[in-house]
Amino acid sequence: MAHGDLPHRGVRNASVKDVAAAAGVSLGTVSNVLNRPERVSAATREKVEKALAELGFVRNESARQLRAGQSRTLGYVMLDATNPFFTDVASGIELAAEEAGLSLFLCNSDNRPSRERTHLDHLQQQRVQGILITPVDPDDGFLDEIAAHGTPLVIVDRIRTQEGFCSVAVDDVLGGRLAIEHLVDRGHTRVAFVGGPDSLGQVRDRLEGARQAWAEAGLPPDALVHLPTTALTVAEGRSAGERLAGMPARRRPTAAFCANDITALGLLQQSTGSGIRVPEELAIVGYDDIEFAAAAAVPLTSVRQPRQELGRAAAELVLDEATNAQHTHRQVTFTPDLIARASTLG
Amino acid sequence: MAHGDLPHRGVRNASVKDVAAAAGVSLGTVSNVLNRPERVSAATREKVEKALAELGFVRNESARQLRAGQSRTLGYVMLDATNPFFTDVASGIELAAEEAGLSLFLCNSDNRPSRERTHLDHLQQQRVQGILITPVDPDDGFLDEIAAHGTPLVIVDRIRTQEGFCSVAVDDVLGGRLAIEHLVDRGHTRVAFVGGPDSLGQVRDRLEGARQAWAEAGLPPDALVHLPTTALTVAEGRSAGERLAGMPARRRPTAAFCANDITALGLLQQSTGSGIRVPEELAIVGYDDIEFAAAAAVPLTSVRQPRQELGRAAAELVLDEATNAQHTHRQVTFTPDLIARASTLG
DNA sequence: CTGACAATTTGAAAGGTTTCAATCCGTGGC
DNA sequence: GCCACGGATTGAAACCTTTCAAATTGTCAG
Repeated sequence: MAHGDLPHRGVRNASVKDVAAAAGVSLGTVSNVLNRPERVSAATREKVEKALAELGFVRNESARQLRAGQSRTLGYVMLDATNPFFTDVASGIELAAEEAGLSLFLCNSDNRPSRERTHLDHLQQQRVQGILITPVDPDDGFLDEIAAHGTPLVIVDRIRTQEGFCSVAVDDVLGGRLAIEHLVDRGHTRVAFVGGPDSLGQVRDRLEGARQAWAEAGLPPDALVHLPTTALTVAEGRSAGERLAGMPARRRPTAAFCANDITALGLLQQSTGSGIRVPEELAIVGYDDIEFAAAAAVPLTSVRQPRQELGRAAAELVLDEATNAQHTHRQVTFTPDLIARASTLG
Repeated sequence: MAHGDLPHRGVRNASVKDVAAAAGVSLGTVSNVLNRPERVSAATREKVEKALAELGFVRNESARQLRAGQSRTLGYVMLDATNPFFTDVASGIELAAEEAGLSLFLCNSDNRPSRERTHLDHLQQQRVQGILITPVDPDDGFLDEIAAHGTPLVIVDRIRTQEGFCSVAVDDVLGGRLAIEHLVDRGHTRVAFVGGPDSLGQVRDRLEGARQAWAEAGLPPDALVHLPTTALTVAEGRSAGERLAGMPARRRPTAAFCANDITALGLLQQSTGSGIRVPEELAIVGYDDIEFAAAAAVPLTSVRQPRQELGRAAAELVLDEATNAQHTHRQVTFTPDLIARASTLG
């Protein structure tokens, strides 16, 4: 670099000191204008404001934070920024943060533990007021380390086997029940559950709820068929569709409950493609109620989770932990809803 | 609050000073262990590292930044965090940032100028190394104010009428051409362009490209029908579908080019619902190649934009502006691709 | 005009890190 | 035994804001 090796930037930002000099007052007065203008006489305030504007003063947040000992931000480490579920959760968090006068640092772990860890380190170094996280592994001991440092931490959309944190989640068992109750109500007596792997707590819970509702309806257990998938993707939904289409029509389930919408869309695509009419020959229920569920060729019945509310509740918990000495950890559970559409309504 | 009105937090974090005391060295040495370990003798380093671990030392990023005068972050203000296009762009930015050892502050303006402004203020106060933004209004003078302060700023996926910034965008005129060339190649001579409002530069450019290709194919201008929409939504796609279905079959276009995939999905849904076969009676081309384009009932032909590359290029530009004294503003344009699928391949 | 009091303004201190000139220590050469 | 040298370590200064006790100014009653 031609002119020394400092990075090239615009002119140095004006500091309170510069403003004070320009306005002919002490730096304490400038700070007062900034933070408690009512303490400053009108004439002085005007002078200072003029200087502020002329120099284009911009507060230095680092110095502020350093002095305050705390930042004015929350951090949310999301599992997958490209998944609409998490972006909606994030927008709920953001609303709550905004109301509390805080800003939100969004991070994306992209399902990678190493990235998650890096982000958590950064957030701690930033001295954020609180951390919200949908962890890759909710039982990772690293989360305890953070808590041990005194940073409030709330787990979002996951449950931890041992306590020690606040968490918010949606009742997946109930969601599974809702789906099956809906199908049973509509007269189905042979139903497939499409989803996997079992290592996902969400899948296990939804299936568990499905089985409960199935049993309560007095239907034989083996008439609720589990079609396992290796992931919750469109491709896996299609593959489940092939398996279904391959069954003799007499034994084929008349309805499928998919562990999420993406899988359901794959199943729908494959089924209609191979000439199975939806919902006449195969009713389909999805899960998540993503935006495209309603835009599918046959609009998809789906279990909706209150995503924004989830985020908002999580933010409120983390703020309570940050500011309330009597805070106690809580596990907040939300209730999902079933949105009935054409894919189950003949 | 029962015990004074300071917010309740865990124990104060250990500082370099505390670590120095615990290790029996000076604070300068601790800093050396942290930043230039090769300068410290092995024995001392070990002592210090032990103290570091025992006290659970976590760097205070504010103090670091204050001293350094710059933070180690980039900020991206996205227009709509729930739109997969922007989250993919963000992930490209993040990759480049990670490589440069920076972290990324994601903000969501949610299409609201006031939120955009708040976020920009915050980023400036944080003294981020650079700002990337997909602005609500690319010609807003507020962007110039930021630049005047010396903060590098790059405009993403938008073009500014006057220069003064780097920007990255995808060539929408070319995208429009690709779509129409594809349809013309497949023999269509009556085509609808579905999209609006005209105030969106993207829509204008895509239509412009479509017209160019149409003219070059020697087809009569009025055989390329513009079906305007008030927004690029599923509902507007459906409504365009109704208008199409209402036309007498003889005069009805045999293909539609939609300004984005969401609109195309609405059109697809409406058309198949009203008995128009896709692609036999109506071929459809979308734009953006969102994840669900391939999962539609009839997999959708779409124009794909290199989203991650867009983000990466933007990040590289902003870093160049931040570190390179010889930096000159550049407008980088990417080339889209057409992905042909069943919705145009009879 | 003086004293008292309120309103306003001041300036130093603190917060944690990094840097860098200065100091310290040990080793090797003579 | 002394000096010079290099490597290791030290400690003060700087970054910028906020706070708060202290100082200053202005006002008013007496």
